[in-house]
Amino acid sequence: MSARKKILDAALQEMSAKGADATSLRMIADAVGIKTPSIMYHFPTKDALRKAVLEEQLSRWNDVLPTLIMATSRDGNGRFEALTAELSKFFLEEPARARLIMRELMDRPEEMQLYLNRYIAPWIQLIAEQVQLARSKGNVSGDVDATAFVWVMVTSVMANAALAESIRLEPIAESGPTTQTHTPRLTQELIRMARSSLFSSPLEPHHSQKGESSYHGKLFKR
Amino acid sequence: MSARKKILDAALQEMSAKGADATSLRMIADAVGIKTPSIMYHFPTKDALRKAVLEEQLSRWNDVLPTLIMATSRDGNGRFEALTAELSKFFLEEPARARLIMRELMDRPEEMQLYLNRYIAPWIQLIAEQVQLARSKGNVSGDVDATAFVWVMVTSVMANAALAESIRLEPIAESGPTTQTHTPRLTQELIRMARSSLFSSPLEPHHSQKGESSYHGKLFKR
DNA sequence: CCTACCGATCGGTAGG
DNA sequence: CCTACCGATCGGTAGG
Repeated sequence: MSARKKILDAALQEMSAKGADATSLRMIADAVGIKTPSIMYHFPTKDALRKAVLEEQLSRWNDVLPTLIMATSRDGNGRFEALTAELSKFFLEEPARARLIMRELMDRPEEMQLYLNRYIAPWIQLIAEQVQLARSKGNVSGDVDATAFVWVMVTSVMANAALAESIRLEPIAESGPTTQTHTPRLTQELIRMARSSLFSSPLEPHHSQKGESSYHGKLFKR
Repeated sequence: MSARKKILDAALQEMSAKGADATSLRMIADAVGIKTPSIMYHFPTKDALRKAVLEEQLSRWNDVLPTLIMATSRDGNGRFEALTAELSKFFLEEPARARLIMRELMDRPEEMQLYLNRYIAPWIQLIAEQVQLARSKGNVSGDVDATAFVWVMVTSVMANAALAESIRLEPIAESGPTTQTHTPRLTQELIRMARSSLFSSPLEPHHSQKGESSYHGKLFKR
C-alpha cells in the first residue's frame, strides 16, 4: 500500500475518533510509523489532508449509488426498505465514515454545503422522485414529504452508525437458531420504520381525535 | 448573571461548535470578556469545565420528562407523535445542546455510557413500556421493537437538530396564509414518520412478495 | 479578577 | 523519508 494511502487511512481513523481539529499530525504519523514532516511531503498542509480524507469518503457514495437507484426504481413493496438497508450497510461497514461526515457537518457547515450539493443532494433528489412517483400511484401515503423523507432516512442511518459504539442494545433473545452476523437492533428498527412509515392509508385518519393532532402549528410558538 | 454561569454558557456555545478538545480556554475567556486564569478560579481544570457543561445539559432532560411521560401515557393516537414533537422542541430550542451531546457520544463513548445510563436510559425504558403496552392492546404494529423504536427516535431527532444548520430544505410553497414560525420540513417529516410507523396492520403484509422481503438475513454477509 | 510566566505541544520549514 | 528547529498556542501555576 502506498504511503499516501496509509496516511489517508490513519487520518480517517484518528480524525473520525476525535475530530479533525483535535487530531494532531503527530497522532497520525505515529499510527503510520513515520514522523510528521514526512506527512507534509504527501500533503502540503493539515487542512489539505483533512479535505483529501473527506473527499475520499464522500466519493464512496458512487459505490452504492447504482445499487441504491436500481433498488428504489424497481417496483414492489420492499424497495424503500432496501434503500435503508443499503444505506445502513454503507455506513456500518466503515463506522469512521459516518462519524467523520457527522463531525464535518457540525464543524464546517458552510464548507459542507458545497460538498452536499456536489456529492449527495443530486441522487437524494433522484430517489425522492421515485418516492414521489410511488405516492402519485397511491402506493405511498399522500402526506409523505418525499424529499424530507429521504434526507431524514440518510441522516438517521448515518447518526445511528456514528453512535453505534455508544448506544448498544442487547440483542433480543429470539426463537430459532442463533444468527451470527445479526443486524443491530437499532438498524433493524430503522429499516422497519422506513418501510411502515411509507404505507398509504393507515388505519387511523391523519387528524384523528378532536384537537389532539397536528402539533405542527402549536409546537414552536414560544 | 453569575460569572460561573457566563462561563458555562460561553463554553457550551464554543464546545458545541468545534468540539471540546478543539476549543481552547482562551476562546471561551474571550467570549466572556475575561482572561483564561479567571476561568481556572471557577473550574479547576478544562476537563472539569467540560463535564459541568455536559452535565448541565443532560440534567435538562428533567425539564421535558414530565411532559413526555404525560403525553405518552395518555390514551389516543397522537401520543407518540407528541413524543417526537416534544423531543424536537427540546433539541431545537438550543441546537448547541444536540451538537454537544452528539459530539461527546463520539469523542468519549465509554464516559457517555455512564451518563446515558444515569440520565436517559431509565425514562427511555419507561416510554418504551408505554409503546409495548399499546402494542399488546393492538394499537401499535406487532413487529415494532419498542425499546429500539424510542432510541431511534431520540437519536434521529437529536441528529436532525444537530445538523439543522447544515441541511436546510426550502419550505414547501403551500396553500394558506404564511406560517411565520414554521416547523422545519425535516422535523415535520420525522414527526409524521413516528406516527405512521407505529400503526398496526399496515395494508401490506410483512413478508410481502416472494423472496424480496426481509433484508435482515442477507444484509451483512460480506 | 489580573499580569507574568511555565513546560509541552502544535503546524510547518530548512536542509539533507 | 529523516533530524533539527521555528514561532505560536496550549492548559495550567504563582503571586498578588
